[in-house]
Amino acid sequence: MPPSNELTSAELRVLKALWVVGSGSVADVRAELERRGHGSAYTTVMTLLGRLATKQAVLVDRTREPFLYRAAQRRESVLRDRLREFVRDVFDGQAGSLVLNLVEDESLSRDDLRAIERRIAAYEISAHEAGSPEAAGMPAANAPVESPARASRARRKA
Amino acid sequence: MPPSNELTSAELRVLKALWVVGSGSVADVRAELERRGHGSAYTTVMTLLGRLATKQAVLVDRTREPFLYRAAQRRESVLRDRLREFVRDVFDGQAGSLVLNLVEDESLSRDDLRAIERRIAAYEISAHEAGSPEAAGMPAANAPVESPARASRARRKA
DNA sequence: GCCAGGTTACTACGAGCGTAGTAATCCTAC
DNA sequence: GTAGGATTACTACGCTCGTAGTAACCTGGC
Repeated sequence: MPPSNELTSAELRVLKALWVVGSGSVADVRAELERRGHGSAYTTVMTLLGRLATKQAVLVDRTREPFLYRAAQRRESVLRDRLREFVRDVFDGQAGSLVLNLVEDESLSRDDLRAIERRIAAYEISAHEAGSPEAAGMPAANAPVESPARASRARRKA
Repeated sequence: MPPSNELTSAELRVLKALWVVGSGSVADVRAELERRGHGSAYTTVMTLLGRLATKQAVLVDRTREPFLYRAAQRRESVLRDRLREFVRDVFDGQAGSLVLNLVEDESLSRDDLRAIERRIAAYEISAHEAGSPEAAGMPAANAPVESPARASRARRKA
């Protein structure tokens, strides 16, 4: 399993700090963690970074000293994987049910709701043009949000 | 912390089976687990049920033998807690970003999208008027449980 | 030259997890 | 009434996690 390793919550915290830092030493990451209220001992951060490296979630540049760490994947990609996993494990793949939960739970701001509406509208239009629900190879590749959207991955319609 | 204990994935699997079973013995739960491709040894299931009991996630009726287990909380409630935790830990509380991810990832079927639209509309209306924080009835548009529930099996006696 | 401080490598350790075996007990069918 | 299967209680064990200590190692400043 190349990059398929699962991250623990402590590891994810470190990785998040690393995304902010971009590329940095243990001390850099540690400082960022501290900034966000998750200070740990220097060695703890290093252990976590080391474990992340074995899991191929971060890359280490050992040519310089102090070593430079940086995330192996983009934040969006990792979060999406976690999300998929969560939907599968907890919601039995029923992503719709998950979203409904969020709406009911008022976890979504009015802006969130409006953004979602827009996104759904955009998706439905693109699907409309494709006609039959089958054979539509074209993924809703329009309306960029905050992420580069690069969406053309395997389709898995429920 | 009364029911605030976190459930591991193995525990959640067992709990899910128990929700389907409703109320049943170790053997019942085990049978349901097997049905959904997650067979384990009898004692493993019992250990998990025991741990769930200590975590107050399931209740045990010891007046009968075999003991009868049943979930202490409704499925919706537990899933919602997990979801909250996930949104906080992984998406830094940005539920909207999470949903956008799902839409982009095409995890949502057309029916899902329509149900979400309806739900958003309903929410916005209700939020506009009196604003009763409680949602209406109707647990979820798409029933996540695929098996016919009612499990009263395995009782080759009595 | 050499010492201090930052850096890395190795090791540790208690808690929880996932999985399950064994021992004792109890009920039921012969 | 007794053997056998079901059921429960107790125990185990290797693994990962979270957190960190210690020892060795460089490197720059004096």
